[in-house]
Amino acid sequence: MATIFDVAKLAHVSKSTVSRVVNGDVRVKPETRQAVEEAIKELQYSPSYFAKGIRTGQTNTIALLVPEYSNMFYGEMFNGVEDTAINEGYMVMVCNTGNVISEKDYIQKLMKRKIDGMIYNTYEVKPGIIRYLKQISEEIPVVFMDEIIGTRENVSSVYTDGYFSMINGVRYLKNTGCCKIGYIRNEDSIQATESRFQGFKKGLEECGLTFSPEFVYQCPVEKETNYIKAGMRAGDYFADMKENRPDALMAAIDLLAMGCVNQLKSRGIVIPDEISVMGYDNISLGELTQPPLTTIGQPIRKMGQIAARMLIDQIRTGEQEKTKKIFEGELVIRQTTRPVMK
Amino acid sequence: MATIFDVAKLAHVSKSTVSRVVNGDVRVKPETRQAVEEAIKELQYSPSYFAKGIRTGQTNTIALLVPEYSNMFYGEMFNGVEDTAINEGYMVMVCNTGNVISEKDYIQKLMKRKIDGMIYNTYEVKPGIIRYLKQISEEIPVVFMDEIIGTRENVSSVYTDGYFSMINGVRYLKNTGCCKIGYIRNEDSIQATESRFQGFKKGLEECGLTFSPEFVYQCPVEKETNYIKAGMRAGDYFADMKENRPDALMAAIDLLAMGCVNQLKSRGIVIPDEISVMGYDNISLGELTQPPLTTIGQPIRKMGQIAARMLIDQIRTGEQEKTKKIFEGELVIRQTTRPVMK
DNA sequence: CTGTTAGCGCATTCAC
DNA sequence: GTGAATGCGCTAACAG
Repeated sequence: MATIFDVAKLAHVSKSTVSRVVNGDVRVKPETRQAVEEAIKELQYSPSYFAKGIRTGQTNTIALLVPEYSNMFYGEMFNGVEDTAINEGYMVMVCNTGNVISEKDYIQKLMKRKIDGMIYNTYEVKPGIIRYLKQISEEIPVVFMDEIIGTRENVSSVYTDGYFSMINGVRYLKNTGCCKIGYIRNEDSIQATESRFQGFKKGLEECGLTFSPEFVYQCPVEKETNYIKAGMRAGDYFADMKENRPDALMAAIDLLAMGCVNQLKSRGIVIPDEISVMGYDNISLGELTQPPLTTIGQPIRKMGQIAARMLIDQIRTGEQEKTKKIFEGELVIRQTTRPVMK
Repeated sequence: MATIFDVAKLAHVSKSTVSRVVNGDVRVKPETRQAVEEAIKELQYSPSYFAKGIRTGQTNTIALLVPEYSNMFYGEMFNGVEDTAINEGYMVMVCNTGNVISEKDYIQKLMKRKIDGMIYNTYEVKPGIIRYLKQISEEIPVVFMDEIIGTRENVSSVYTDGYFSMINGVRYLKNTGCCKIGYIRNEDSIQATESRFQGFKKGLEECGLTFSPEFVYQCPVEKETNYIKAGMRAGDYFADMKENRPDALMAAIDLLAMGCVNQLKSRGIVIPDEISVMGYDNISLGELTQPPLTTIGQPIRKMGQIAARMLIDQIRTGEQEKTKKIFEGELVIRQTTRPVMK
């Protein structure tokens, strides 16, 4: 591997000049620059990653921390992050927290590796970790992709507003003629989806519909939740209600909706004619179910792009100012809901 | 950040001794070692990632190259890779090839960053890239997770044997009493699933069943294939055969099987009583269809773990010898096939 | 505009 | 067993 010295020798200049050329310093005579560039090309020189790092302290690496990676949602998020990272000369280290090692241990490893910044996601907002992360963010920029943290804390964040998105969803169902709307609520321990439930209630209110507690199916807390199955149980719950049942259901997440649709169908209930169902998240599986699932989607790839953009900007400028970017869920209308009435 | 020098000063030893302690050199007097360790703890010293790298040339980072990351298959694969990587002190850089930049460009970036090894996946086997990767593997270990490359080339690889897996599948169908087994074959351009078809034919032979070309539905090449729809067309093809039709079908991939099941059902054919259907891949959607799909799955997380294990072993030992680890598909028996006959 | 010099933090001889 | 010295490849301050 050629070093800066080899290039200098070949171009008959000093190391400093080579360094200047490589780093785009203006104060280099065009002829000299060209000579150096030729030498670089000839020797296929590329600056040593380590030597550069030891001087600049930068790795041009960012980390994406996610919980439970076997989930297409995070795959798409990664794609978004990578989109902008690559274009800006960064690479991304994916970190599945809570799997083999704890979040804190992972973050410590990352800090030792001198990553330049971090995008943080979580399922469960733990105060200890938030405190730790805020402390970390004194050292390197951190962007939070989490509605709860983004709402509560003074941190840079990117998220979709579950509250308003749900209100829109309710409004849509109302427009399709539904007026007895039920809800499949996530486990109590998952706070991330709580704002959706609040939005649901607010939506009913705004539409002049009444909220009935018995129209809410609450998923029990489980060790390892199978959301599909949980959704199926919800389906049974509502199917058992016979004629007093809702004419539409909203679910905290798509998988719950999908399990529910499945079970309602096998109980002989026609979707969407008898019951409309709307999910939340727009996982790609939703297009493939029968009927394809109407849902509220987060523009997750775009969110990943923006998060990376924010992060890299902060890395480059050293700006400490916290910024937030809040998205709205997009209604993805497929066939588990009826057409809008005239 | 404390440096090795600070530790040396506090422990009243030289930098060399600290270095020895940190790197587990035996030739250190126990008392000295303890003093150093205390100093390290007190100063929260951790060796500089860069300085260490500049001397050792190692980053303790591996890369996982995948095509199209928004796919749970690769998410699970990542989890497997990460499982062992983290335990061995490595971190993993995820690289979505063919998205923003080409495979070759990505690999070049990775080489500049001095990653210690690489796990390579692809959809499409391009000779140019294979050649390039074999050249790369002279410099750093590369493990291929691809059946075609693994079979054809002298490289380290981890993959599931589609050929034998299919033979097992045929055998299973035979045991459930099926003897006229048809096949839904993938587009001609997708080589990755070709070994499955070959295995299918071999399986028939081994079971003493006859292979009839008219029992093979061949998907036409399309610009953007909708596999569900393609499977539905296959369903029509077989339904049209009336009483001469197969009593079982195997499909190159789950989506084809699912589309087919769907269409057969709507043509009034009872699954699995009249026709059994078996998929391949075990995508999670398979549990959700009606009836849930019997299929052959790849133990993808375990494959990821093994691939990382092989890679890290090669990094550590410097062993150039190529090793292969071939898995067999796991029969996931659900309800599109009949029970085994006594 | 360009060259000289001095470290960055560490591992690794080579002495002792 | 331990310490002093050297250099990995680079950037940045300084001098010209």
